[in-house]
Amino acid sequence: MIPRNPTEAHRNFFQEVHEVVRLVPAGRVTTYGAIAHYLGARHGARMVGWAMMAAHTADAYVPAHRVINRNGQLTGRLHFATPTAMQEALEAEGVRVLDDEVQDFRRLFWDPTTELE
DNA sequence: GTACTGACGGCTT
DNA sequence: TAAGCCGCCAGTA
Repeated sequence: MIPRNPTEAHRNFFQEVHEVVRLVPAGRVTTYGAIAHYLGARHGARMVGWAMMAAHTADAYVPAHRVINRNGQLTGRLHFATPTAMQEALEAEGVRVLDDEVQDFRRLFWDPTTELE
């Protein structure tokens, strides 16, 4: 667990989210809700997405392309450098993406709550 | 100071 | 089983 600094609570929230995303293995994907649940669901899944929006401002690299919504759709692809960057990054890792939707999503799903315990 | 919006998810109808 | 509505927290107008 990552210690929190009361003076920078939201910044640590970003760090926690980014930390979890970095743990996602290449070729696997996770969801906003799974991360929110892993962090105790104290913030809505929306906050996780909001934290992802700030992923590019993080010092360390955050594989944001491995985080998608619960439907397996690449809802955040428009926030990448190019609209196709997210899909291409996933396909480069062996994840099949068709029409902005991860194929065989249920099998590729990586849940931090059960994987990290 | 109030209201709307957003990389979403779960519950209810 | 599918579709719709409401809630989470923070930022911006």
